[in-house]
Parts: sequence; structure tokens; C-alpha cells
Amino acid sequence: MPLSKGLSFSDWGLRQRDFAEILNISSANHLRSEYNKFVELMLMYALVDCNNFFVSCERVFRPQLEGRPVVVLSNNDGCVVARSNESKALGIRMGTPFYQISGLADSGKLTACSSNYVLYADMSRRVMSILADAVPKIEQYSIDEAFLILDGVPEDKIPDICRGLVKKIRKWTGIPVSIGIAPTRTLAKVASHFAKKYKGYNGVCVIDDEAKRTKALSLTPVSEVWGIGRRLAPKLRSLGVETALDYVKRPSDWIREKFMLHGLRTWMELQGKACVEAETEAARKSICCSRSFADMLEDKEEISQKVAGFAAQCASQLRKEGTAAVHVTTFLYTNRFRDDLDQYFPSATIALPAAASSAQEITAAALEAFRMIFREGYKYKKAGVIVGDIVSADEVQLPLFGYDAGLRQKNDALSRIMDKLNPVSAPPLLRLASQKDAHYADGIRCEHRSSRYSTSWDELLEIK
DNA sequence: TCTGGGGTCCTAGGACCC
DNA sequence: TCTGGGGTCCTAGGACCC
Repeated sequence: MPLSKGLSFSDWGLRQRDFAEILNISSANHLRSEYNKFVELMLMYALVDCNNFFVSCERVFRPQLEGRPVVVLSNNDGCVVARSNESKALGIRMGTPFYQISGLADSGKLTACSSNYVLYADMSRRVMSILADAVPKIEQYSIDEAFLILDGVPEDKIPDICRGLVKKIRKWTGIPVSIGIAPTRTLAKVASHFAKKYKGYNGVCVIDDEAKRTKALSLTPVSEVWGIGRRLAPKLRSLGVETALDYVKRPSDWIREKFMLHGLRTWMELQGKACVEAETEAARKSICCSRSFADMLEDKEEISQKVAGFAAQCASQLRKEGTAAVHVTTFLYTNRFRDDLDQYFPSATIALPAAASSAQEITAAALEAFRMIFREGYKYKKAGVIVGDIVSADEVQLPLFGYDAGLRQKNDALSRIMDKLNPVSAPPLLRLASQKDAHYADGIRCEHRSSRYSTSWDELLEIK
């Protein structure tokens, strides 16, 4: 099949069928036009990544932590979720349970911070708004990462723009960032790792020619590639694939057979052929609220109050986003680390007669599911509620029969009052009776939490 | 003693229908 | 009594990301 620019599918080392599948194309005519578009699309992507983000946020308000080993802990001060370069150098790994390194903290060799998501969300908002002001469009990928969409920006200007952004963000927010620039998202990720790792780049690394690409891939362990996780990395190593370069050198059939479509996408991206699409701004499909308990719980009433609290939080989030959900799932976990105890990981899903977002309806369904799965005699460590099949609130279809429209109106009205009265980031004043005094964030251990410097005047004034 | 939370996508396999 | 295969839908589980 002849194609534009004298290229054929085999030049890409791909079968036509795989190509169509990767780009999610079904008709043959469509395939040709999409392929031509694809070949001509030669965008550059820039990935902005905040360095050790949670640690950097803590350091902005406690500069004495600069240059010292610091970690940020998960909820319940359970395990390490962020590390400074100095704590990485101490050999502390991501996900390490805190009790294994609390000795270092006690002896003053390490500073451990409980996580403070209100602070991190606010700092993230500041960084993102600087980026959004500087380029035509950004795609926020996570709390600490964003892709810059540089349509219409001359390619040779991009590195300078990015170097300017690194300086500006550091100066205005105190957060250090690294930027990777490359023709695909996956390669931009690789580039950002280099920008972060080697001081000489001054925070910006560009992969824009074949020599740089090959060099970068040969220095990148396959386990660090975006899309290759902790399960696949050992499998790849056992097959003799150590570096990202080893990976792209394997034929596409081999990749396809062993790692399927997902692996093939990564393979193309590493060759510099973009096929990971933009994150669509589609609404989310589910919302989850879950917590581990500081201690294991056995009492049915106590756990049901927690579940009611998670459900109320999900409902509140739905209303905030102007959406409603059809399915409500409740799940329970026993303590998976305790081999000596009986294990039980049940879940149940309730389908509502119509998509809902009121605290009453979501909570009632979550509790119904809870009653279906709860068994006496287990020690529960975690519970949660997921609301799924989310639709926009103004598109909710009400059933014709067997449905109390008046009750729904009352429920919605009460929920609106709760939204007005309850503060955004503090325990709510108004709760359902089933919640008793349970708020989704209650009962969480956080003995090392910093102040909410950026969002609370009282706490800002405490800075010494 | 102590081990996070919140998402997405893909695939395999079972149920069911014709 | 014996025996088939294809399509669709759904769900559970596994992989990934931060």
C-alpha cells in the first residue's frame, strides 16, 4: 500500500493491522487518511515535572529542610510517598513502611512529614497557572506534572521558553521543576528524567535528533520507561531486555506477542512516533473514597459509620462536579499483611434506579451494599466506596414508574443546603444521621503534619 | 505493633443467544 | 443421543499511571 512521503507500513516496522489497532481505526479509507495525518504530525512535546514535589512543598515553608534527607508519608503515617534526593541517597525506597525507618527519624538523621494534601494542591495550582499563562495550552497530567501543548511555537524557540519557565517557577513558587522535550510523550518523559538527574542540563533536556535518542535510550533501564511497570520489568529482563534501547530493537511481532497493544504503543513512542493520544477532558468515570483505619476494626456499627462517611464524600464530590452516578460499590479489606489472620476482601455493587448525587441516596445504597458483604469475625483494616457510571447531572434519565420524584427533589434540596453550610476542607457541620460523627478523614494518624501555610492565615502566622 | 489513595485501560473468560 | 460455532455482553482481574 503506497502512502505519502514514500513511506509504507513496513517502514515503521509494523503490520497494517497493528497500526489500525493502535490508532483505533476500523475502515480502510479512514486508515489511509489517518496515516497521512500521522506522518505529517511532527509536534514536540514538553513535559514539566516538579522535582520531589511533596518534599519540595514542605521545604518552601521550612527552608531549614533544604539539603537534608526528608520524606513525606502517606495517610496514617503508613509509608513513604515522596523522598528528597538526600533520602534517596540513604537508600530509602518509595513505599517503605515508616516503622522500618523511624529509627533514622528519631535520631535526627531524617525528617519525616505527614502528608498535607491541602498544601500540595494549592502549590500545584500555583505552578499550573504559571504554565497556563506561558503557553497556548497545557494538559495537566497529575498533581505535579503537565504537558505543554506548543502548537505554533517555532521548534527552535521551545528550549529557551522552557528554561525561562524553570527559573520563573522556582522564583515565584519555590518549587524546582525539570522539563523534558521530545517528539513523543514517552520520550519527553525520558528526557525529563535526564533533566532531573544531571545538573548540567539546568532543568531542561531535549531529545530532538537520532543520536540523542539512541544515547538516551541506551542509558535508560527498561524499568524506568513510562508504561513499563514493576510486573513487566522483571519479565523483560528475563528475556534479555535491559535498556529502553534493547526494547525498541526487538521486532514489533515479538513485542506484540508478549506485551500486546500496550507494549506496542510504548515501542512506537520510543521510536519517536507519537501514538499516545492526548488525555481527553472527558469527565471521570468513577470516584473513589477509601481509607485504611489506624487500627483494625471489627464492630459492624463503627465500620458502617465509616462507610456512610465515604459515601457522603463521594456524593459531595459528584455535586461539586455537576455529575451523578448510577452504581455504588462498597468494599472492605482485612489486613493483607497479617498472615496469621483470616483474610476477606469482599465488595458489592448496587444499581440505583436513576443516577443520583444526593448524600441520602448514595449513602443508602452504600450501606445496603455494606450489609450484603459484612461478616462478623474478621478484623477490617480498610473500607471504601466507589461511585461509577457517572453522567452529567442534567442528563439524568428518570424512570417512568416506581420512582418517587418528590422524594428525590427533597433529597437534592437537602444536599444543596449541606454544600452551602459545610466548609470545603474541614469536617462538615451538617451530616447524615448514619454518619454519626464520622468524617471521611477522621481517625487518621498524622503526627508529623506541617501547617496549612498557604491556605490558613492562623497557621501562616505560626511560621517562625 | 506499625504497610496509602485514587484513577484508567485492556484482556480473558463465562453466560447467553442464535 | 450425538455434536458446533460465532457474536455480544458483562465482569473480574491484572497491568499501568501518579
